[in-house]
Amino acid sequence: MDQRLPRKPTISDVARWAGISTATVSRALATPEKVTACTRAIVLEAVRKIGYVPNLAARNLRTNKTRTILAVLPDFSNVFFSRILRGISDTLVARGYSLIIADTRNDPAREAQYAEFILAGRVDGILLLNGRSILTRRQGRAAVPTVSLCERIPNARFPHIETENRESARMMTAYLVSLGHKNIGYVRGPITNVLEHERFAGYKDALLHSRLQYNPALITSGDFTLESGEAAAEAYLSKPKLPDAIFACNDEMAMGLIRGLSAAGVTVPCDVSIAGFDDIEFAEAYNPPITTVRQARRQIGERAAELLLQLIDGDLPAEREIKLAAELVIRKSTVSARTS
Amino acid sequence: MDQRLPRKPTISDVARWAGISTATVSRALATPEKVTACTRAIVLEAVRKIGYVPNLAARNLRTNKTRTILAVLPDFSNVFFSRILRGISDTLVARGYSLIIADTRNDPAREAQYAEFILAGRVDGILLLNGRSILTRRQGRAAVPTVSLCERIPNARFPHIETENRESARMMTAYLVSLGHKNIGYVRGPITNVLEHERFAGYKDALLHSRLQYNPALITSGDFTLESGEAAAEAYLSKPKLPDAIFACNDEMAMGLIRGLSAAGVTVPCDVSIAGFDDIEFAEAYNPPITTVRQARRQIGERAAELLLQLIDGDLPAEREIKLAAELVIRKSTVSARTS
DNA sequence: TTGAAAGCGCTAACAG
DNA sequence: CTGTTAGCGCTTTCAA
Repeated sequence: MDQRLPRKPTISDVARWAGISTATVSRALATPEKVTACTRAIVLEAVRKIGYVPNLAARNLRTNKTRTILAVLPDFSNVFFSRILRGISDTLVARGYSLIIADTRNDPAREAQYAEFILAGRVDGILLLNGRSILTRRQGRAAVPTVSLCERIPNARFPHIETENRESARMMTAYLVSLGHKNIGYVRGPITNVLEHERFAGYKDALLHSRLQYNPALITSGDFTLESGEAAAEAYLSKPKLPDAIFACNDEMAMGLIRGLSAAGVTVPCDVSIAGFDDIEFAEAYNPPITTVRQARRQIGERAAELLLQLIDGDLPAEREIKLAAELVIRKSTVSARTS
Repeated sequence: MDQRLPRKPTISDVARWAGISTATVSRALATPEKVTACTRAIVLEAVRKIGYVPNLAARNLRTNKTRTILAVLPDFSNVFFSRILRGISDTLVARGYSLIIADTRNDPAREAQYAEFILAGRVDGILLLNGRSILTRRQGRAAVPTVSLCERIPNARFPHIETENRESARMMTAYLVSLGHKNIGYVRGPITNVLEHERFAGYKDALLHSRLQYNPALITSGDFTLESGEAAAEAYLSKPKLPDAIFACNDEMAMGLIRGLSAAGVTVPCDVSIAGFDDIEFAEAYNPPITTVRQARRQIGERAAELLLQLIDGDLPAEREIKLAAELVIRKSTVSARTS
C-alpha cells in the first residue's frame, strides 16, 4: 500500500524538515554543545520523525576514520580468548567503535589478507593477540595505532598488556608447597614460547624460595595441547616414582594429565595433585575441577581497548607496558599431602 | 630521512602515473574485462609501484555497499559457535567480505545498539544465530538480507540452516538401544527451546521404533548448563534405580551428569552410559570423553554465508530451508550393557 | 575502449 | 550560533 520507494533519509532531509542547514544538523548530532538547546531539540525531533540514521560510509570518507578496530587472533576457537574479546568488544562498542576479528591461524596467507585490509584504511587501530605483527616492515610505515596483549611481540615496541605470568606461577607453586607437597612436577609449554618462559621461571622462583631442590627429573614437556598433557602423564607414569603434585603450564595440559593418569588408575587428587594455568571455561567443568590461575581476562581486554583508543585519540599513554595481577582458583584437583 | 609526508596514494595518483584517466583505472581494477590487456598491465604496474590500495569508505559511499556482514550471537564465549564462525568467516573473507560479530547476550540494549548499526547502513547482510530477530517490525522495513542458522526463529521467514536435530537424536537413542540398554533416560533442555523440542521428539521416536516403553520417570530437566546436569544427576540418584544409560540434550549437561554421578561414586560408563549432543570442543577432552552428536558446524556456517551472499547478489536461493545431517561420535562415556 | 564530469552523504573551514 | 561551500576518493553514466 505504501508505494513510496523507501530511499533512506539523509542529513539534508532532516535539514529541510527542520528548516535549517545541514551543517547545523551535523553539529547538533556530533557536537551538541555547539548548538542552542532549542535547535538541538528541533533536530532531534526531526531525526526521530523522519527516522534518520547517519550514513557511516560518508562520515568515514569525510573524516578519514572508520571507527572500526581489528583484533588479530591466532585461533578464535580457543576458548581462552572469548572473555578477553568480550572486554574488548564492550569497551569498543560503548565508545561507538565496532570490532572485526581476524582469525589468522598463524597462516601467512590469511595474515596478508588482513594486512591488505588494514592498508585499505578499513580500521583505525589494531589489537594483536597473536604474538606477532601481521604487517611487513615496509607496510608498517603506514603506522596504524597498535596495542599487543597477552603474548608479547619480540622486537616490537607496541604498548602491551599482559598477566603477571611469572609471579602467578610462583604463587601457584608456593601454594602447592603449602599443601605439604615436596616433589612438585612441572609440564612445560613449547620452550620457545614467552609465556612458558615466564611461568617456568616462576615455578623455579618458588622452589628456590622454599629451599626445595630443583629436580629435572620432575620436568616434562608439552605443546599446550591436551594430547601433550596425556603424553606427559605417560612420561611420569614410566618413572620410578610419581610426583606429589604437578603444575602444568596451561589448563589443557592439566586436563590431559588428569585423563592420562586416571586411565592408568591413578586418581586425582588423591594420588597426585594437579594444577593448571588460565582458568579456561572448562577448568571448572572438568572432572575433577581444576585448580588454576585465573587471569583477569576481561580486564586485559578492556585495558587494551582503552589504551588503543587513547592512542587513536593522540594521547600518549602513561605506561607502555601493563602487567595485571592474576588470582589463584583452588578447586578439587589439588589436596593436602597425606600426613602419613 | 624520508620527509615526504606519507599521504596515501589515491586512484588519481595511479591515473597520473599511468597517464590515463581515473575512470579507466577504476575499471581496470573492478572490471578488468572491460579494458585492454595492455592498459590493465599498465595500471597494475602503476598500482604496485605506487603502493595504491583502494579506499573502501569512498567505494562504499559511492556504491552504497559495505561488503560487511553482521553475525548476531547470543554468547560468543559459548564454544559451540566457534567452528560455525570459522565457516562463516572463511567463506566471507574469500569473497572479499568482512565479518562483524555482535555478542548480544540476549540483552535488548545491546540488540538495539546493533540494530542501529544495521540501520546506519554499515552492513550488507545479517546472520542470525541467536534464535530471534534484533530489528523491530518497523525497522524491519529496511529489509537487510538475512539468514538464520542453528536456531529457527519463530514467525520469521528468513532462509534457514540447521542440523537435523530430531533425526540425530533418534540415531543416538537407537545407538544406546543397540548397546543393550533398556532403561534410557533423557535430560531435557528448556522446554520452550526449539532444539530441545526436536531432540526430545527424536528420543521418543527411537523408543517407539524399538518398542521400548516411554517412561516419564526416566526424564529429568535442565537448562543446558553444566550445573543443571549435576542437578539432574542428583535427581537420578534419588530415584530407586539408576537408568542404564542417559542421553542429555547437550554436552554441557552430559558433563554435569558425569560429574554429579562420579561425585556419588557412580562411574561412567561402567555403571551408566552417558551421551550428549553437539560435540563441543571439550567433549573429547572430558574425563571420560563423551559420546555425542557432531553437528557439521563448519559446514553450517559455510552454507549460511553462501546463502546470504546469494541473497545479497539478488539470486533467490533454491531452498529456503536446509537441514544438514549430523554424525554420531562414539567415545568412552558409553559402553555395552553388562550381559549378566 | 576510454575520458570528462557528476555526485554518493557527510563534515569542517570560513564567513557572517 | 548558524549558513555556505568545498571536497573526501571513488564509480558510473554519457559521449567521444
